Amino acid sequence: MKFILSSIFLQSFAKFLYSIILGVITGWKMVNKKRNVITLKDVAIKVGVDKSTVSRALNPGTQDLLSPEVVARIRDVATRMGYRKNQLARSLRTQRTMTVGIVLPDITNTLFAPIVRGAESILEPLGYTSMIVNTDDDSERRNYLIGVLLERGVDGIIDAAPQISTTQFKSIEEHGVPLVTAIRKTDRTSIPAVINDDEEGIRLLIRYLHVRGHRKLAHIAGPETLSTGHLRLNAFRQQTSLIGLDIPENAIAYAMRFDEDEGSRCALDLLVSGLDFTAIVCANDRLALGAIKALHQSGIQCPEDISVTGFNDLPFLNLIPPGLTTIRIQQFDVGRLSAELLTRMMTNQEAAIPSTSILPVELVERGSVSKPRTNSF
Amino acid sequence: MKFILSSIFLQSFAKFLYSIILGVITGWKMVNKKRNVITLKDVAIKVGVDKSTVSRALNPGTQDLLSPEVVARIRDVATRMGYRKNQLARSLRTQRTMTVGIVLPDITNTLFAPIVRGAESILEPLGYTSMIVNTDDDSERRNYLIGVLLERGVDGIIDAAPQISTTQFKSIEEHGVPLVTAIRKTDRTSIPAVINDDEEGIRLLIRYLHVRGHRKLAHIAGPETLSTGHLRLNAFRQQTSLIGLDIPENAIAYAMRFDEDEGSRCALDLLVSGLDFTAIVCANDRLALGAIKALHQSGIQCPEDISVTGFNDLPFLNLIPPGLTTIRIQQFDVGRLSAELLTRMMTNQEAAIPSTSILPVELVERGSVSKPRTNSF
DNA sequence: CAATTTAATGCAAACGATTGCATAACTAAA
DNA sequence: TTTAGTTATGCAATCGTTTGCATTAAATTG
Repeated sequence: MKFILSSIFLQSFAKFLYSIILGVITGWKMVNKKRNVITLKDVAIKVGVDKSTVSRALNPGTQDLLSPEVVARIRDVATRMGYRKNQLARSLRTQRTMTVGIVLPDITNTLFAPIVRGAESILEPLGYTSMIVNTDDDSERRNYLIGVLLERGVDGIIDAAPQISTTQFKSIEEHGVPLVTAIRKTDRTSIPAVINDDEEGIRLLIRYLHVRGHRKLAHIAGPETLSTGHLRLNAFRQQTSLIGLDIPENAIAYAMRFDEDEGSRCALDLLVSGLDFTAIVCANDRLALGAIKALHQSGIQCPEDISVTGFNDLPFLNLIPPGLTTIRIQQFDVGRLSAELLTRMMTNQEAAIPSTSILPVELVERGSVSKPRTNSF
Repeated sequence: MKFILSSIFLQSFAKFLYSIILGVITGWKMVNKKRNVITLKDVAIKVGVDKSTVSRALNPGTQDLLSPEVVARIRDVATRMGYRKNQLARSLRTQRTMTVGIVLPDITNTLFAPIVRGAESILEPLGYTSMIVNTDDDSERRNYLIGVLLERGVDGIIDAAPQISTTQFKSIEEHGVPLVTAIRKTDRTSIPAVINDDEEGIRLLIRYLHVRGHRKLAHIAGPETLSTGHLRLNAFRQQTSLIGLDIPENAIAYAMRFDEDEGSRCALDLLVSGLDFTAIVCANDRLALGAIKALHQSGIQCPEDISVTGFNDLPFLNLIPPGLTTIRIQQFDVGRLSAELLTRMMTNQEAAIPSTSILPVELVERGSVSKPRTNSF
């Protein structure tokens, strides 16, 4: 399937080395050897006023303390000199960095990028800048990175990578930094969480399968340490029992990670268990993709032989056959709402914040579900 | 295709509102009303030394100025008190923020996330933190965001969103901040660029098509303002003429953006132009996906009727039929190398840096290319 | 043992902004 | 004309570090 023109590869690699070694060497001459940045003082001297006056002139909140002419003159000179405020110095003095930390498990996962965008849609207009860090779902890395954020004095943190049970929030609380979790939640109700309606999503899927005649369901569960894995599994158990389906324990396979390989492994586990089932409800899309792949490789067709459902509705999913029937979540809105709550917390310590905000989900019907075969294989 | 259980949607939306309005209200009580952070001074008083001594004890570079016992005692007390350095104050004094700015056109585009990861693989171990901003390929936003980065005193910038011809680097130069462009380059040789071998990629594709009998090629070109669009178009022209193919002007369609919609639009343009062609070389994968979709909708099959190629090898592409034949680039390595060059520039002003570093590419063969029909339709 | 070097620490001045308070000039009221 | 009240600006402290220099005590040398 994958084909590499290796000689050409080598050739171009040599070219690469060549470009590194002999490439046009430029010193990237600094325009100013010694950083030549303009400070308030420079502007003040030029204008002939005190730097405090310049500061006041440049800050919208204080400029009306000054006479309009002075403000105008200062602003003029400042822009002419190319003055830029030093946000560091300002932050040190004001004790606000106008920075929020965003903690992700993995920036390359298409699920999380829109959360960032959603958050920034709120934060940027307010003058906040975000610092994004990747935990790789490793709690040691997580601790380290949260330390980094705290040292840099972030005004708040949006955490899209928390584990359910966690002692990792102590340092954040000590610093008194507002915190919101996004997409996932923790077992602490004192930490506001913005999540999707995992329960409702699973309910929709199970009902959808049930209506089409499926009675024997299996589940590939996500990591128990993540609320998404945990809640969806619980919902699966609850909803199936609610409509009177019997789910034996070995109809549930537990993935260690939310990825394709684990999806494949779990699907195979279900197959070899000898269990009889007509559909697999997967805790997310990537598990589902892996499962479908494993089924195919075992000579089982989806949806003809077994139906499969996902969760999240990743981009491009509609282009991948058979077209995964899944739950669409509102990643952007999760980010947006998280940021809204966070800004309220940052600006008003007394603000009343919902401990959990649940965003609605919708079912997306594609080709990975059909009626079950009358006699299962 | 897309099916929404709307009543259930409404129901869950109501639930959402409910959770917002009536959700368990928690004040997210701050543990410390007034931020209660420990400073050097606090530690110094506790230990009974000067704060400068504490500073020296805590900094690896200066701790050997002190007697080992004092260092040990200070470190002990500091950790016991939960001291965390204030990176802001430190940066203000040292004139280094240990922060680099990463400028992306769009964080949600899967092409760019790995660049960030690659860069961080170098930067993080060195103690740098990155600030990621999205320009949306809008040069006004770009200017604004670069201003933000400069105000925050980044030590260097990796720019993965430059346009070819640009006057936008003046402010960066004025501040004397090192800059590297990644994945794209500019027309200034004084700005080091790390790019993929666009030319070689197009050469590989054209050769590949030519060997399989294609003689009538069309091209969907990317935006001329981006080096990737520009270089690939040039390479297309050059390579086709090199092997003696005649390419009429209307065999080239110009996309305004690198997205699916523009791919579709351009493909339709090519179709209605009445031109005779057997394959479309697209400037990137997203254009190719759009093109294939448009062909299908026009009743033309890929690859049976027309072959299509892409560029970049986005993730999951292998799962999308017919399987796009494309060029694999090394996004992670682009990020990594950019960061390596940047750190050299940040630490050693005199370092010799290649003005352009070109990373090798490889052809990935999938199903979107076949032999041309003997009589084109 | 006096003289000189070395080692360990403290003092105080930065870094570049913001901001409470003091002061000067000016206006308005008495 | 004096007094009180504004208005516009300057002065100086502060945020939490780092770091050049001064100082003291200890160690080394002749």
